[in-house]
Amino acid sequence: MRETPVSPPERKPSRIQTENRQRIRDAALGLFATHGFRGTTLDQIADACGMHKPNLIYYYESKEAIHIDLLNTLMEEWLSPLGAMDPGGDPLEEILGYIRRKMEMSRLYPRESRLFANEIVQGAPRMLPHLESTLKPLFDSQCGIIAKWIKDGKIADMHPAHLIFSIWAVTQHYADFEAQIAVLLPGDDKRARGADQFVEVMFRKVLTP
Amino acid sequence: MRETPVSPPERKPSRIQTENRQRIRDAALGLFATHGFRGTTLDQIADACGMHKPNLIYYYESKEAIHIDLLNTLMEEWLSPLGAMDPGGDPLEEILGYIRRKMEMSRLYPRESRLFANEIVQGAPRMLPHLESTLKPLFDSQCGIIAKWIKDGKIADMHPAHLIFSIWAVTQHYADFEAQIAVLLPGDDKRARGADQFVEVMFRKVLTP
DNA sequence: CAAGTTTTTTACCATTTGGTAAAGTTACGA
DNA sequence: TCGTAACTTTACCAAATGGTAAAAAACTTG
Repeated sequence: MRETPVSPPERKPSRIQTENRQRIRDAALGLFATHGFRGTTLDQIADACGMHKPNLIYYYESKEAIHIDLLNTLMEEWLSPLGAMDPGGDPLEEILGYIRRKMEMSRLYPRESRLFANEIVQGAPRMLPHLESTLKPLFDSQCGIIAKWIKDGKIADMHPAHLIFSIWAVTQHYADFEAQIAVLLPGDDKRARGADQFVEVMFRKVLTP
Repeated sequence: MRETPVSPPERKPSRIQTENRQRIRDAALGLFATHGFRGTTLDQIADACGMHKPNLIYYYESKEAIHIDLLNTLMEEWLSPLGAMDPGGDPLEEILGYIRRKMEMSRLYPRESRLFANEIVQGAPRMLPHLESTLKPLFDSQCGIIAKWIKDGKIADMHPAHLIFSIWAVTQHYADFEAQIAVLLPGDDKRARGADQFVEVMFRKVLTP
């Protein structure tokens, strides 16, 4: 007899616990990203990380708990580049730097991008509060920075929020719609390079006053 | 006793058949778009269109058949604006016209956009062949038109495929990520107008030689 | 190395879900 | 208006799935 090692007055997790939770998250990330929450079964996750189903429930109290943990972890890493835009830096370079980092993330962490996409497309059932409380303030603050750059005539005049939307749209598209892009642009050698270059030139034109 | 009215040597569908299939598709579209294929149950669809579960199976041989029918219907309508770009027209206006039509579709048919997004994010399990056979040739042909416009110096030099990707990304983002946008830009009165204007200006800059 | 604790495994279970059987009801053409 | 074909409803079912119980195994620590 034992209790799940989750719950309030926690002792610090053991090595095994840390390791196995990580294995579970890693397996679940790929599956949730590809098949969605409902489309993924506990058995699939168990298979993918070489554990048995009840073992998952030993580490996470439910399938939903795994999903929520992934979304929370994701949120921070995913947004950190946005916060890294420095109001004191060179406007054009700050924004282009942000765009480059987003392109890189799209390439390095497509699973994360798709997990996020799945969640939002489906109306953000588990993330709406988090969007309100975490993303919104950061978003508003960075829009403010951009607005100031515009007022100072450093970049072209435009609606800062829509600028950010368009950056998200274009950069994440390469991860989220990869299946389609792979069909339409089969030679995958220079695909990333071509994308990077296109996006760079595109936003340079958009931003230049 | 009877057979499902689907199957090869079909007679033309009755009025009731046409009507009820439409009701089913309409209900299923919203549900599949929001919850994904696996996340939607036949009971939900039945509820949503005021029918009983076995009645759905009378009109469609399986849940998957409904999904496939939706995707097929969608594919045509969804791509028709791309094909409407006229090689004889004014390059800038043809492309901007395409973009306007895509923005309008994002606003009028967000369910369709999300259904498509769900399918592609999940690796296009039921649509890959269709992408190859239908989308690819059209895409290549329209890329060719754009390439010619570029060679003739009518629009700025860029990779036509990536241009189209960026158009898809930006326009569909407004439908697919609506949940997020609603949080970040709460005043929904002028949202559509602001988006249209931003996108128009953005691509005008990108395209102008 | 013994005792206790953590982790894993096996055997289940209740519910949900896609789908079927077949009887009942309605629409419709002759 | 009557008979037949089209359609709807009720009652099911087997498989899949999220999760539990509890014994077995492995690990830790005094």
